[in-house]
Amino acid sequence: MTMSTTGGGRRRPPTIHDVAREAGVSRGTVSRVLNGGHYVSPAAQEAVNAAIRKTGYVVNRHARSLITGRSDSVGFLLTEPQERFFEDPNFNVLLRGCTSALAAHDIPLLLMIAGTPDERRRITRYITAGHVDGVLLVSSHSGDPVAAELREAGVPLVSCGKPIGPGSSASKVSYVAADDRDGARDMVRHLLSLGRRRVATVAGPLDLPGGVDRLAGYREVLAEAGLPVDEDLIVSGDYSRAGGESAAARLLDRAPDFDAVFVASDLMAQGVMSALQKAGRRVPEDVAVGGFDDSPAALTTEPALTTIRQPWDRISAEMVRVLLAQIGGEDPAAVILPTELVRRASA
Amino acid sequence: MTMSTTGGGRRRPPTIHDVAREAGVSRGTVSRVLNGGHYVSPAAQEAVNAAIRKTGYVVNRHARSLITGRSDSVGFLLTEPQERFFEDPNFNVLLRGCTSALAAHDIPLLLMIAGTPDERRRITRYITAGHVDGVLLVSSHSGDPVAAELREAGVPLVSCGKPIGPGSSASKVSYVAADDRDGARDMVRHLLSLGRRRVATVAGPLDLPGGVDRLAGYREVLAEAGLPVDEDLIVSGDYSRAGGESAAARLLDRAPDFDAVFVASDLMAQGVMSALQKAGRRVPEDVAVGGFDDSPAALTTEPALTTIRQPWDRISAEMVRVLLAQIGGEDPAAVILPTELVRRASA
DNA sequence: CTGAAAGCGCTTACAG
DNA sequence: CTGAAAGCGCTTACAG
Repeated sequence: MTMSTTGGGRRRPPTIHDVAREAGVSRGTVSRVLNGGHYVSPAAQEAVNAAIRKTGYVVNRHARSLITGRSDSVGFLLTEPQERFFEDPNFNVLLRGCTSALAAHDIPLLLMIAGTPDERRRITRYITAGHVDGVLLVSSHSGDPVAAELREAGVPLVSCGKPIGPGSSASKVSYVAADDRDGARDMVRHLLSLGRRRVATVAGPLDLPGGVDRLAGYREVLAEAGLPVDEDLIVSGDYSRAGGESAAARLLDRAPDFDAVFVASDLMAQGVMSALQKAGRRVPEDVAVGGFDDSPAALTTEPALTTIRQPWDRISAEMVRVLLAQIGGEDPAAVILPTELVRRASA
Repeated sequence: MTMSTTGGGRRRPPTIHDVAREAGVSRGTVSRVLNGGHYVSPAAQEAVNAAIRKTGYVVNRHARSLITGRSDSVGFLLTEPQERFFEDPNFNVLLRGCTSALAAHDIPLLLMIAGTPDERRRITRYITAGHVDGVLLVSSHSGDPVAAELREAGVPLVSCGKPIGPGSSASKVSYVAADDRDGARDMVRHLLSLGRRRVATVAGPLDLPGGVDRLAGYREVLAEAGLPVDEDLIVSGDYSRAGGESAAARLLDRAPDFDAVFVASDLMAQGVMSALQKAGRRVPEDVAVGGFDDSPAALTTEPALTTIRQPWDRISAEMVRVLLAQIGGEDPAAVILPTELVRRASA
């Protein structure tokens, strides 16, 4: 029976002292039970647990943190200038995945959004002041100053996606990423298997690993198939729907005869399909379209989008695992996870 | 000049004691400066501020919280059984808005997701244990048990959207909501102004205020226009895209001659348009479609969706304002914000 | 206006 | 295995 507050008032919550008295032991013993039960006799153990149940005791984390110097919470940091991430459904999945992976450890997630330089300053200060034990970083920018500062301050950090910026020379950084290059290869092979021979691509931003690696995969498969790489078939966009739309326009202009296109994100693929359809091209009859992400957006296109699934569940789970390990003293680690081709109607 | 850590190690951060010594005052005086500077001479004030700058001091919140009993953080609680909210772009906007409104007060937001009964239990305990000073609640369920428990425990709470469940009898609850009924009226009037006379509606879930009120607005305008309300023209869905699709199918079946439809959410409107188009109906020529939300989804439909904008920025800002006021001791408050018709191509 | 002192609730060596 | 004690970094009456 927990000691619930009756009515609307808040009663002073029980402390370790109340538990100790109830159990007939010292506060030190209660604390030992709370922290793993080492060096505690079974009898004391038992008495304390009973007292905890009876009093409804729950540890005051502020007091604990004050002494341990740890916050027992983790930050989820977004360093995006725009609402890019809020436009991108992948973000949701990732956030949800991290939240529940942490919940399994009873660790709350602090969401931090550092969009402006001002916010970045405040949040960096906040983090380095020790308010979180580590940071899950979601940032698309190669030369993210926040990441560098945190790393330098020794804050445990794991980023989503391979960081590519320079300067990361000596300092090893943890990250978890999908196998972008391999996913791209799968998609382009699939398009070729459909009999398409003029396969275009809308790459992502080329200062991002996803942009670079997915394009590399595209080139590789064309080469392996003995097909020439026509640079007119290669454009790039900013991962947004609008970016996809204008990329498609450029493609239509430069190489109107393409019969398939591998688009480096589902959101851009949405834009591409819309542009193609406006231009009178049928998908997939005239142009097969393949995306990347398997985000919810892939189901809202007409026809539904064939795409490469990024294993977001595993990505978030691994990010949390690696971060907690690092907080526990382990060295940084990089994890690459496989992707999967999801066939739907667009290709 | 802040005392940044050099290399990768973490130096023991300066405490109030270091500042006091540096400034040549007592720790009490430093604390007073930190907490508003009341009863502090200008000279001392000055010395302390200089010492803070010099040492790079930043308050240890754990210590402060231990004594004040406040956490100086706020929870953003989602009690959704499914990933409903993650499918719904409105959620993003709301979350972002609340985060930045709180950031202006230097208050971190703790994101809490209570999807399962198990999670709900843990999180309720977590909150009532005082880890956050108040809660921004985003829950669609009328009889949400979490909300009831928190209210009973006296936790400051403001929900997004008008709560409708029973039992809230005596206890006044804070909430911030858009004017659903008025928004619905605007949309239906707009559809009528287009010359449409067989106006259908896809309402939201009828155990939610948005479901009920938007439907009420629809009925009202029909009545005011002297048009009969044909119950065959009224169906309802669960706010999801799939729900919209099947609702449209029902409508097509029951009243194939409708020439306009007011859909209670953009996501459902997406589904409705897709179903209509599959059935060979042109939008807006054959059927004018109006949504509700003005979510990002409204821009991804083809043609773009005419909809009712919910003022999410203001909603989140008001939620934060009301919550902080309540934490500060003020009484609960309800805030209703106006909506706006956004004309695009679908109606 | 200011300092000395008590105390918030916990953990952790330190002696037994 | 266990208790007494010190101390984490702060705030807040309490006397001046």
